[in-house]
Amino acid sequence: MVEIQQKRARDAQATRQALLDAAAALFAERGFERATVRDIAARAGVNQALLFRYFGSKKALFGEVLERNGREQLSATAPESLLEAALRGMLLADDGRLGDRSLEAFLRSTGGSDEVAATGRLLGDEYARVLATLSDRQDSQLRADLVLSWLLGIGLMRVVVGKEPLASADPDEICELVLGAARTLLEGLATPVPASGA
Amino acid sequence: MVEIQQKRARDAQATRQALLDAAAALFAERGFERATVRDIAARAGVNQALLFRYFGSKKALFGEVLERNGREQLSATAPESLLEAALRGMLLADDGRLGDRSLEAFLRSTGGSDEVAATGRLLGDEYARVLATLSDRQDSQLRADLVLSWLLGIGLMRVVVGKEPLASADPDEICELVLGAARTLLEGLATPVPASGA
DNA sequence: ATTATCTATAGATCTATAGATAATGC
DNA sequence: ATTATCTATAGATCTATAGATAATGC
Repeated sequence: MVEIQQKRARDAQATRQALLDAAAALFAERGFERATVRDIAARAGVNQALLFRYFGSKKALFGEVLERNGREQLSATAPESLLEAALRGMLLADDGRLGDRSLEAFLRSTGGSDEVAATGRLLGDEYARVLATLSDRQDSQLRADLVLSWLLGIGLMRVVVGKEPLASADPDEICELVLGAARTLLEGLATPVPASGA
Repeated sequence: MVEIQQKRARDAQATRQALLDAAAALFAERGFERATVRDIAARAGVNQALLFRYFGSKKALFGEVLERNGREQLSATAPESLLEAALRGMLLADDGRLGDRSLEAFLRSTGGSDEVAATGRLLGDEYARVLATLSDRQDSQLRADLVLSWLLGIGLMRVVVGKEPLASADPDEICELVLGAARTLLEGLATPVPASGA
């Protein structure tokens, strides 16, 4: 990551940023628990005590990482494109993709404390709110939650678990299957009132 | 938990079973990392050292729990009913449901070590294999993976994260939306070759 | 005598803090 | 003089093991 470690100038702002970047990468790679503060500081090239000086605690740092990265993707993407953008971002997470890895960080951290789960819930709320605008059904929020669940489930199976054949499947093929079904679900054509009793 | 703690007889088999039961419950409630061996042994009403005597390590115990519970549901359910059974089991996980909590345990443990993820992959493979038999499309395995992903994503959002409105939604309503779309996806009617370009 | 169970503790982490050090700003 | 950075360590876990104790089987 940091190739030529210049003797860093005394710059609190830059140190803070370096910690945020290192934390974003490590949380995505290992999740909250397994990314230790020492590893994060080492990758940022700063002393471990500075993490606490600038962020107070590891949990607070996690919160800032998720908030920053999540909002970035959300504000940079039109609602109609969000699902495909988030899905494709997730499907390419293995590669050296530098984009939004906040969903990945979230997925790898779900086992953590309630506080960590709460942070993730905030991120999920923002995604779901945008997705819900794509549906004009009465239960649009529930449908949006279900679509978001699918997105995260796919990320979990493909990126975290490495389930085959999903993990090696062509992103385009996955997108075709998922986006079609998700759009149908949001637009409300998916429930043809099945004749076979409930 | 343990109301009337009978002075347990010296019974290796019963002790082993008590540890398995306690571990299944605690792994589902807290995930692999946060369920400590001391807590598991305490809930089982046995000494913590016995866990290592009978299972060797915490990871091995986790593996046995997932394998035992997962196979139970799989062998007790007809393929056509598996998706609905697993989904309903997940949707009722909050309540005092005593059924299969292995998926929940898995969801709360994904942040853990690679070894834990590998154990989960085995469980996922078995579910997906059954689901794939419901589709006769050429890419049935991929479609099965996507359906399984959805199932786990819904569990993640509802049970682990507590995302609203999904967390409080009526199981029947969720089943109607999900099972319809999932069946369509498996049976291959979901990709009407959308006219609007890829 | 065998073996299930328990006591005590080694050994390895990890987060967080108190206080020393050293680089910049006035 | 201020403040960014570093050293050293407190304090809290947690898994796992070695060896003692005590209940059953012959």
